[in-house]
Amino acid sequence: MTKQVTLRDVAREAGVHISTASRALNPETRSMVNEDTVDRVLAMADRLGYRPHPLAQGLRKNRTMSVGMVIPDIENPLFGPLIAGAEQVLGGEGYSLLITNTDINEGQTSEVVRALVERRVDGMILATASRSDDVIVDLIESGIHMVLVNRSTEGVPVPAILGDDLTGIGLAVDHLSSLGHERIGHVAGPQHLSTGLGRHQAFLTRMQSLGLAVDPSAVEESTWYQVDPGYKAAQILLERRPDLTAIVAANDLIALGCYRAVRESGREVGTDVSITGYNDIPLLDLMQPPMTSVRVPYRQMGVEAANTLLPMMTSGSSLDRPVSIRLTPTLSIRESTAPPRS
Amino acid sequence: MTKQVTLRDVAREAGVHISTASRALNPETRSMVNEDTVDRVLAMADRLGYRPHPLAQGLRKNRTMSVGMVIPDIENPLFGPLIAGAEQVLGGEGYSLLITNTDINEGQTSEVVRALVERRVDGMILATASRSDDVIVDLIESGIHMVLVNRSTEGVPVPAILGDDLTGIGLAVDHLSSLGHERIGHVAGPQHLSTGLGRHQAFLTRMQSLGLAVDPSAVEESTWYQVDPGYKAAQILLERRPDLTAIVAANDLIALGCYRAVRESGREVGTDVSITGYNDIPLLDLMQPPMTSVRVPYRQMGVEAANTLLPMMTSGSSLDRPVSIRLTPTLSIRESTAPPRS
DNA sequence: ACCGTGCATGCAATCGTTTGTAGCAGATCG
DNA sequence: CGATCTGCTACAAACGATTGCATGCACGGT
Repeated sequence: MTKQVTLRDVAREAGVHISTASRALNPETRSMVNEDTVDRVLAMADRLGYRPHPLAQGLRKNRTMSVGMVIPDIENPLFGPLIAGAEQVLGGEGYSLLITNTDINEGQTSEVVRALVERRVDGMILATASRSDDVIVDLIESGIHMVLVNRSTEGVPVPAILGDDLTGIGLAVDHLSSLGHERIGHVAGPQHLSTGLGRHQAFLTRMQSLGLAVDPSAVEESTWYQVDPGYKAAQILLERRPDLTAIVAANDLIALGCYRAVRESGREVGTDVSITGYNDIPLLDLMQPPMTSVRVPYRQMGVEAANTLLPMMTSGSSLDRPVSIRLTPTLSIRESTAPPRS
Repeated sequence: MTKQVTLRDVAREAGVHISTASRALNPETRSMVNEDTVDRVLAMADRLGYRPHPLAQGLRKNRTMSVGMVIPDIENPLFGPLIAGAEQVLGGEGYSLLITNTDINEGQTSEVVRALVERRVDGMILATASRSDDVIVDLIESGIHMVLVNRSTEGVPVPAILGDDLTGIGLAVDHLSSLGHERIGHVAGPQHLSTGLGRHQAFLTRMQSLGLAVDPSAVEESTWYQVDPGYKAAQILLERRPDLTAIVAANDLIALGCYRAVRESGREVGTDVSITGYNDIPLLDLMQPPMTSVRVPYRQMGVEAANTLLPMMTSGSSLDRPVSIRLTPTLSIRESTAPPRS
């Protein structure tokens, strides 16, 4: 461990006072210092390989240059691009990302968040928001700068970067409708999450505007965004409504559960029953049949979240009404959707 | 932003000197302080909701309680469990994980690592090691505590937590052999990575010990651990050796590339040509056909990495010859492997 | 009465920066 | 020529904690 080069060392070697060295090094205050002196200090700092100590800096300036990111389930492939996008932007601005995973355990969120607050992160990106979320309310009171991604909470003044589920589900329903489907069902996500509810409502809305039947019996809720719960919900749905020719699933994993349920009912995905997923996670093109899915630009979502958070952390104001962004999804059409067998 | 409660406040309210409060709060030094005083301080700290300022603490104790983790490609599902495992253990000990992603760009690694070093992380977990890796050599000189995961570097005294590729590939080859396959090929991973080389050698070794032919023509290297490069390598391999009845792929994505190449050659995966993957990433059981793959306990790998790193960071010694751990894989048998069509 | 002993606490330096203020030149002006 | 200004630099006080050392006190033994 080579000895640390401190500002003191630079100042001593350059023959100036430590405070002068500090000002010379900082572009903001550099103008207060004589040019020659600046050059001397800069040269010496470079020669010694001086790096400011982030802890000392943070202590003095009351900023840690780190932001916390809370992920509900890091094993879900959806979050990779989200993290990568945020990290790219924040890293470029000198921030580090503290990533924490709550392992789906929603109760754990408050502990994890508290740990981040104690670390004095300058801001937070939350991907764990539920529609009514105490943790977020607490966080608002504590005045921490934060941005929600992917999911939102109702009635709180916090910016959120979301996918446009209305459009996304619309794309899926329109696609199925244009293929000739009329009896379309929906396996919904958890209704306590904004995505679950939003996609559900979007489904109803779009069906209605197309003049298609929207009997409540055509919708079943999956308890979680995973394959097994999706499978169980699809089983129930298919038993109740064997006449359905297509299913819009609230996410890809649920859709994969639907695949299984359809097969078990003795039918084929695509030819007998069309299925659409949501998120377009990797490898869907390699499933059998390749899955039609709504593609959400998650990497961009991470980027936008970071770009929204940055000015909040530096200007500190953030009071000018929070701006929420909805990213437009597209449809990746593959072979899990086809005209209904007439 | 409610005003910060500092040690000063606690001390003042408890009617003791700040240093006494400090000692009372710290279990290590608590014995120096009168029991009654300890109680008073603790009660007051609790009442005020005092939390030590990590930056101040870190500055003084020269520790940041943070660990850097460098991931080559965070979108690869393999790293989710790895991160989750490490975070679980480190978080429990009060450390935060700073995760950075090099986006496969190997050149970016040194910048990313330098950023972590400047942040004064207490230790690092590297998942980006190549067989000959300058970054790691530099890091050793700087005396940073670190652990390699998944991949290793040759001839450096750094602990590494790896999968046992010899056993893993052995399981795959044995399985194929026991099904009756004799003409088995290998689509290798990049040979500049320890995993690529290791699995390649393991393949040759196991084939030989089973008395099976190991002509170099039965091996083709994929330039990277992804579907497309795997597909291209498999194409070449199958064209050169159309007689192969089975392929051992160096990882799952490469194996999926093999799926495609096999199909394009007009044959069926499983029935005509058996394929094994490596890592057993999620959703493989839903591929068509479901893929036989070697399962590596990545979550445990993250846990072990953290457990190895922790004592290094606290005792600081770490000179007692680095211990490397190899985790034993298992085989998930599915339908991409079957007896050869005779 | 004196001194050593030991416990509990206070004092002050320190970690590496940043930043408000004071000081000290030389230049400018009335 | 003295007063004011300007441009640069140095001083010192923070930020919030930890920790070696000194101090104060009560107590027991002689």
